[in-house]
Amino acid sequence: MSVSTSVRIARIIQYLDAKYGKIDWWQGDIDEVLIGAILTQQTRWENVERALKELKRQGLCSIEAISLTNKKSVQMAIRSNGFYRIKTERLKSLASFVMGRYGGIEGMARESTRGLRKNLLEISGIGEETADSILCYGFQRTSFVIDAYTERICKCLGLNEKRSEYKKLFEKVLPLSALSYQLTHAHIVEYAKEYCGKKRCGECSLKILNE
DNA sequence: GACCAGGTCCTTG
DNA sequence: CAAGGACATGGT
Repeated sequence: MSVSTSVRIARIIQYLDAKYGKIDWWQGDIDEVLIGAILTQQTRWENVERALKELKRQGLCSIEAISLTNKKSVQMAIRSNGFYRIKTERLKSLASFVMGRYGGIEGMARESTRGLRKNLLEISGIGEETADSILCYGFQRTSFVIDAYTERICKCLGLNEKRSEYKKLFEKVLPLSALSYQLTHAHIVEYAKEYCGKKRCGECSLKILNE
């Protein structure tokens, strides 16, 4: 006899919070978070940092600068990130959206969470995870980020839902605060990187939370 | 050299 | 809807 899905989710959250607590994760100004949200797609964080560093060095680490700079320059700056051509397209799309629709990030920050999410998802190259990362880590909104790691960990626990369902479950269980959403997602990533690699799934100690 | 990484889009069945 | 390929560099 196993417990309900919500209770399992709550136990994961509690277990990880006890293990990691208030870790520093994805700090940085809002421009950096928006740019990083695209750079981190299917890419190791070390590669993201390389590209961010180079963008900063060239004074290109802002939405406004990206919108004003030619593609070739952006491509060269983020080359070490990987997927540099398609990600340049995505960065340019995001930047022209922010500048064109809101006149900049400050204007964007006045938009409702619903409106922002809907608009972000209409930008080519921005899917659910990237949109939620921008909302949660960039704009401090309560939109929980579900990524491949979250899915993997939940699967380890015998859950088998779609990402949209996990999002609802975590949002139901967590307190309504951007900080707790940020921390929990960060905890999941840290845990999964350490214990739930593709070859190690199945040894997950979180299984004890199923009883 | 093989395999993988904090996704998303496009094409097929 | 589910599955598979493309996009690319850098670390193990």
